[in-house]
Amino acid sequence: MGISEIIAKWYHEKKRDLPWRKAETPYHIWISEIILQQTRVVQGLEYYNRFIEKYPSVIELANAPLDDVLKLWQGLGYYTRARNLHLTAQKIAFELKGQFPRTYQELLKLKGIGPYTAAAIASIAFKEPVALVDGNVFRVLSRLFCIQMPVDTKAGKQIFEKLAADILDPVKPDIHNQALMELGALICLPKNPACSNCPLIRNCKAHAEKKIELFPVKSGKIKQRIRYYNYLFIRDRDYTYLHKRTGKDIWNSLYEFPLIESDVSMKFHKLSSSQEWFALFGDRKTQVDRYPKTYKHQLTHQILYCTFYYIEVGFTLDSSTDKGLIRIPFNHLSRYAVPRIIEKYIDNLHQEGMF
DNA sequence: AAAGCGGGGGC
DNA sequence: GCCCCAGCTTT
Repeated sequence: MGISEIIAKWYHEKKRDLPWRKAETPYHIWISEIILQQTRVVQGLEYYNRFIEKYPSVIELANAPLDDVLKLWQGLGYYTRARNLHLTAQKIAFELKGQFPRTYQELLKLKGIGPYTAAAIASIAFKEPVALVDGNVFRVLSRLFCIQMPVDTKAGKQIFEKLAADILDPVKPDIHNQALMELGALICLPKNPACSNCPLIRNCKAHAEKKIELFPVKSGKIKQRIRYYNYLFIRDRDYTYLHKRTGKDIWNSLYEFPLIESDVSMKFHKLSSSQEWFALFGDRKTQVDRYPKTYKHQLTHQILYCTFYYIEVGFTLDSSTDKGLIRIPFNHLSRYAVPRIIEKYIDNLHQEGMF
């Protein structure tokens, strides 16, 4: 038996029961693939269920306000995915009359759909014989054939794409592709792989040479950036203020409390004498009646030290629209999509009975 | 070709 | 603490 036959047989016996494997409409496949980009299945599962329930087809998604889509996405990370999902839904619903593009090349033109996702949708939903390459496939193939080329380089990706195409079963590309990924997810794990349960143990070069832990090869390390975020939870009776993030920084399109950022850790007296503080409050009286709470928030490329100040004011911030601030009652807070760290602070306030 | 983009879980 | 997860977009 060839590799493709072996993994197909294994897949039919051992595959997980996942919701997107039931209804194979391109819409369902698409939603699942976007959610699962750089995201573990267990983490994306409930998001997928909620998404399909609220937006059963591309029409409902296209007609939804972007802020609602982002709210549903809250906590999942990589929020560009949600914005592109919405954008592409509108393109399909309104420009393509609800017709999903049916080929790899056409899918690739859509926002948020790159080589992996185009191959996944084309092969799974339309049975087009294209091989997909994701993190699982990198790992399985690098071990199977002892590929020394780093997976995180241009040249490396090309090697793996060619290899994946070579072993593809063109008759059942959907089964083949999913079987290869499932093998990576369940057996050929990054650490402590379950080689004794692997159907390809006789085919695996790395296993034969006892070099499993040496693959896949990666070239680079990423460096971290440290930032200090001073968040101002402003309490004006039952109201507070939010700000919508824009630009190319993290959390684009999400909401947060008014923020004063600095490169170094900032003491309160420094903060309250800063220009940003003055721009918000002027010389008016503020009462900071809570010791600030500081959380460390770890992102892939950044470490954020977020300090939250609870500030009571006896006035309404004027020209707040000019500063990009929106004034909202407390009980509307849950309507806004916010970063996890903001959500955690709000939860904390609830637990302390602050509302 | 490299950097930037979240958050969580396993070890 | 480090690594990785059904990657894509921008520079």
